[in-house]
Amino acid sequence: MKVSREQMAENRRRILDVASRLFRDKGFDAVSVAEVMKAAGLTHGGFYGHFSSKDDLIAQTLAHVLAADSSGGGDLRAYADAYLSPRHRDNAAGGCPTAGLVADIRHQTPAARSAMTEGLRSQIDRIGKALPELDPADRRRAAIGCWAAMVGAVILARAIDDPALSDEVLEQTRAWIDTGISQVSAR
Amino acid sequence: MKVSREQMAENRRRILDVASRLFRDKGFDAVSVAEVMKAAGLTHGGFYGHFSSKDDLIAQTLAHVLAADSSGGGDLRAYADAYLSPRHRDNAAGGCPTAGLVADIRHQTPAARSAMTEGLRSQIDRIGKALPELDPADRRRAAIGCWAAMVGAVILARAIDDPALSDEVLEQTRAWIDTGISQVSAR
DNA sequence: CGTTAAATATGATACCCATCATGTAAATGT
DNA sequence: ACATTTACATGATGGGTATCATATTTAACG
Repeated sequence: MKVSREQMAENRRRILDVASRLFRDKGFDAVSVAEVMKAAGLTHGGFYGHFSSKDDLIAQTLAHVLAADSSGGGDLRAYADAYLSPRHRDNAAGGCPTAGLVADIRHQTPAARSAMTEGLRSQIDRIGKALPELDPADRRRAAIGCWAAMVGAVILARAIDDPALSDEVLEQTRAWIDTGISQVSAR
Repeated sequence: MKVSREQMAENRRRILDVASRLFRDKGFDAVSVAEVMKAAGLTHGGFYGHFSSKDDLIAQTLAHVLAADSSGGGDLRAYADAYLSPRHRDNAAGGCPTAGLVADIRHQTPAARSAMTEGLRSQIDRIGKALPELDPADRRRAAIGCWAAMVGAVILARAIDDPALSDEVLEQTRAWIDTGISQVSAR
């Protein structure tokens, strides 16, 4: 049955939201089109009215979720604390899309890679802006280094099945970043 | 046709080697059992004589490739240079199994997670041993922080479709690690 | 209000893949 | 040498999934 314009727009938004959670939780491959539609409260049939293919859904979901993510702009230490928390590690579905999805991007279409690239570009810029006390070269280096360590640590922590080691990876990475920033600032 | 004991052992080794390359290159899901067997010069039929399932192959491949990997033991700076090189970024199939496969581990069986955890444990220890000038607490922190940043940077660099930004992520992470280690050492 | 167009539902279709069943030939042990 | 075992090949089978075809309902527009 046909629905109103706004209803359709809302359906589309819900599909993207739901897809973003499912993809972060289970990975692109493990989520079927029908599963996404069902989670959005629809059936699989309407899917191709919204998207031209599953690859298209993936690319649009990435653009959607990365555009919505504006985290990391304020206090870098507080951001790193939350990012490197067990809570974030255990909440992939609702957590950072980069941590959940970057590694898979290399097997996706050019459109998906492009969306991720733009997301990373602005995230690095945002982190840089959170380090105003550094001169530009140090700032850029610290932003990229911190971000690589944060993303890497969450990915590692999620892979490790020993809770103690997993917690330690998060905690030590947080400490490592902390000393790294402090020392460059104090130089 | 039956083959000799040694021939069978060699076949098994070849399957694991080939699977490890294919998995690193394309991801676990994108590689079929038949594809692995074909790449090993066999047909799909013999597969279940060697492994009880594809999940079993994945777990055994991880144990195989992580046990074989003893990199990072010597000079940490040289190791980071090679690790964070465009060459390594562009050679996922032959590169570090952690960088290529960790992120997928969280969707795999307990056996696979366990194999990866042990691999990470010894890798962190190896990197720690490459930092003898630090006291134990600093050493542990630096080993984990460096490793998270290295793995994270390669994963990010492989996702980014802009060569300039991708190179920059590698290069700046290298510099960030470098200053991090130097400053802790000089303290 | 009636006509039309569009959004979604229901129901194929076709393909890929993990796994299994059976055949075959060669290695192993006596 | 012979019997037996066994590693691998060939050829199903079954389930899952992306995508398409058609039907249905109702919003949109005159």
